[in-house]
Amino acid sequence: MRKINPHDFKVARRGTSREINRQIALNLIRAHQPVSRADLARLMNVRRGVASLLVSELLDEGLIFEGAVGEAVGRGRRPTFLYIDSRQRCVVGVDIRASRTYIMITDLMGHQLGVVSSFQTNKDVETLIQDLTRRIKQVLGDYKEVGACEGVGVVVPGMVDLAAGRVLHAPTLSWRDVNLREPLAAAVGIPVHIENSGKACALAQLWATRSDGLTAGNSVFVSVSDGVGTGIVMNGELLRGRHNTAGEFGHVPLSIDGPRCSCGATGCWEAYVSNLATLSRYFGRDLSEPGPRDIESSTFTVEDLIARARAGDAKALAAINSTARYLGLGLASIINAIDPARIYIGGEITTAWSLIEPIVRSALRERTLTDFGGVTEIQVVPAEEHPRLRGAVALVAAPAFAAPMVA
Amino acid sequence: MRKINPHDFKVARRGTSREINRQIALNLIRAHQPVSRADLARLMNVRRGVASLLVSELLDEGLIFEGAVGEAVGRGRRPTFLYIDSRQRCVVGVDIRASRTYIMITDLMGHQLGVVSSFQTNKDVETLIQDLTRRIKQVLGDYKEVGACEGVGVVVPGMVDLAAGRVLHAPTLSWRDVNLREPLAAAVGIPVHIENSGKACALAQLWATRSDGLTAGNSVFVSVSDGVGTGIVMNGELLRGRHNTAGEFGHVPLSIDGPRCSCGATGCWEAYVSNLATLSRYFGRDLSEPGPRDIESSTFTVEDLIARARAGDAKALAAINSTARYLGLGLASIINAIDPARIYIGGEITTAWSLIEPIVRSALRERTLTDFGGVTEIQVVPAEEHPRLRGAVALVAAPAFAAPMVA
DNA sequence: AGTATATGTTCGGCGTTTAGACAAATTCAT
DNA sequence: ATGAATTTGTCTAAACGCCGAACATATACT
Repeated sequence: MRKINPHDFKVARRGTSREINRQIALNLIRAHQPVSRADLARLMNVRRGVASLLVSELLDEGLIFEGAVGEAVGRGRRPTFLYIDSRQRCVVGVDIRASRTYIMITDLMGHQLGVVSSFQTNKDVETLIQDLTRRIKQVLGDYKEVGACEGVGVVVPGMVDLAAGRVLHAPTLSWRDVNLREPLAAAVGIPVHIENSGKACALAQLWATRSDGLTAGNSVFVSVSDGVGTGIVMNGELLRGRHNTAGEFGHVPLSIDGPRCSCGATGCWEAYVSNLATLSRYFGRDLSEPGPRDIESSTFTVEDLIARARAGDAKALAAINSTARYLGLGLASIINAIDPARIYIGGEITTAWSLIEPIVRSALRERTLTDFGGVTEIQVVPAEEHPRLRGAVALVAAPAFAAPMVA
Repeated sequence: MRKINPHDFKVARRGTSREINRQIALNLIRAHQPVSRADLARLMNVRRGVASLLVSELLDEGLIFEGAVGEAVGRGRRPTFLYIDSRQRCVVGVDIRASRTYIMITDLMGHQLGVVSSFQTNKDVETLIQDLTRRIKQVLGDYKEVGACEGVGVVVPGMVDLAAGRVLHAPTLSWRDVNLREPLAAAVGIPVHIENSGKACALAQLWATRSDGLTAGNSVFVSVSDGVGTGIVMNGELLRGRHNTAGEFGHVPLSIDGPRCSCGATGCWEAYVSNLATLSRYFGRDLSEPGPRDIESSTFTVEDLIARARAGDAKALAAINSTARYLGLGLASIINAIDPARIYIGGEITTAWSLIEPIVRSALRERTLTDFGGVTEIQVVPAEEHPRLRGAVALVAAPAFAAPMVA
């Protein structure tokens, strides 16, 4: 039950119905391909004639193509199968992180076309844009056969002003109000979309073809890494808020008297469960404070810690378990506040999921208000799936499939 | 950018465009009345002919009526003004609270028609339904001239299963899985809608005619009373979540090691800012614990406390200021998580708003991540506006104006 | 009284869904 | 092999609703 905004609405024009049905057909092909015109008509509950017309429009625009004639199940004429035309178009995804920047090239469906390449992030924006431009052009040159590039999606660990295409604040990069989209778009000559990485990850899961709309349409993505990023999807739409800064659950407190967080406040969830927090717990001191740091603690990663825990290091296990507990307590807040159908969780710590899940679950049950809150589906997204890069790609690929703005 | 759910969509039929434009016209009349057909055509950016047809359809259905001929601004034929027809239909709103239950009767626009009546809440559901039925019938008898009753809206301080019309859990009423909608509807012979009070309050603000769609469409309602209830509106739609339990920010912790909360967990925001928490702070002991309680502390209310604070009682002021600080810290979490354009806040403590606002603001700035987060608009909703009852009414009146489900 | 301007209605045009018929293609039964 | 049954995809006429323009009505200014 949505309210029509009397100051910003869209009246239905002569072509609106068609536009709606066109997008539905496109999405159904995307979700069910291979699919015939007759299948489509059945799925949409319209006459085959209508489906046929919609299909020929999509064919004309090159969004879909007719594949081989399929095998008939029973008797009767064999259907001609339709597919999303992801050939001859590609998308480049870019994931800018504090230490390294990653690049991936995919087709329009988000299927990875080559290997993920990466290079060290230069925090000077102009240099980074130069580096990026060179790399993107190189990748596009390497994969000439996949056709024209539809756009470049860039995700950053910080807040983004979508309208202006600027990064408002990215603490780990020491960026404040950085103009990123325009210069990069000008340099590569391709449209550029930028977005916060947590939001993009949530978007990628929403648009993943394997996702069922019901759960993915009401979900939260939690990424636990150097910081904690979250993206919220409700009613099939990404929650942006007034300034596109919604979803910062990482800075909701567990204890306002808790440890200092990178954001300046104290006791944020992030200050309990970030990789640095987990390592600090293991080394028994606050690694975020400036001060002497031995060689081990400066190169030692959470993955190393997990390896030690699996090898039987009790102290390592205790540090991880502690993080698991705080993870569960924070997830409980998300569940109480948002009540998602599913939570996606990514980050290094999830490689230890089999170890920590029982602890996360029990902490979660401890603080969720309802019984069904306690059993909220949690799905680990492994790093190999490159959730952030997929998010970057989704920024470019998803709009073509989105529902038209209506009413 | 919404994703079309491939398992639950609505194709555009021949009449869909009409339906969309009809609702837009209805909403524009609601928002701009008195308004002429020609005004409507200009607002919608369609030909007068189309507007005229939409209007005659709405006239036929009795949703609007033609008022007196208006005065022309310049020269030319004078317009005939159109109005939402809120005559001959009424709505009853019911607010069930732990101590008392309130009833109000309004027209379809939510304009109060008579005084708010109330009676003591009997926590036995069957008795309460009997009481309610008698009272509702009495009120409808008293206001016969306002015509047939379109429906009864009921708000309860607890979680509601919308599909089943049951109250899943209402702690202050000691209700668990109580069947409320069906029996009440059967008893009064009128459709009944039930909802959580926080959600309903948010809905009422969204649909308030004076609200501008942009801010009210991205807002959070926070009600601070015996408990803390919140309702979230995003993109002009109430956030329900998977089980209609979204929005329980009252049980997001400030400190997991904090005081025990009524929900069983510890350190919930509610445990810091509820009326009981504020009073406990004043009396210097935990009033929620069973034990000896002197006469004063059992009848003393937050309003009394505020009166003392205004009269110069330093201890009272300190207790209120403390609550103000915690209030701000919790609101900061909401802002970080949701980034609403506006926060509505109701409850007894807001009668001291002039005293506490600076403290709330400073606490809020302390924990909000962005500068614009710190200046998020906060609007006090005074008790005299009966936000919960308005919410109850909105449950019945709003659906007629909602955007049609499309795509 | 005549002209200019605004409101509200009417009518043909056109695009889109709707319903149904038809040709083409394929399998199964005879 | 042949015909019936079935499925796919196309095509046509009808209904519906937006689009554009013309027209009647009503009012004010000159």
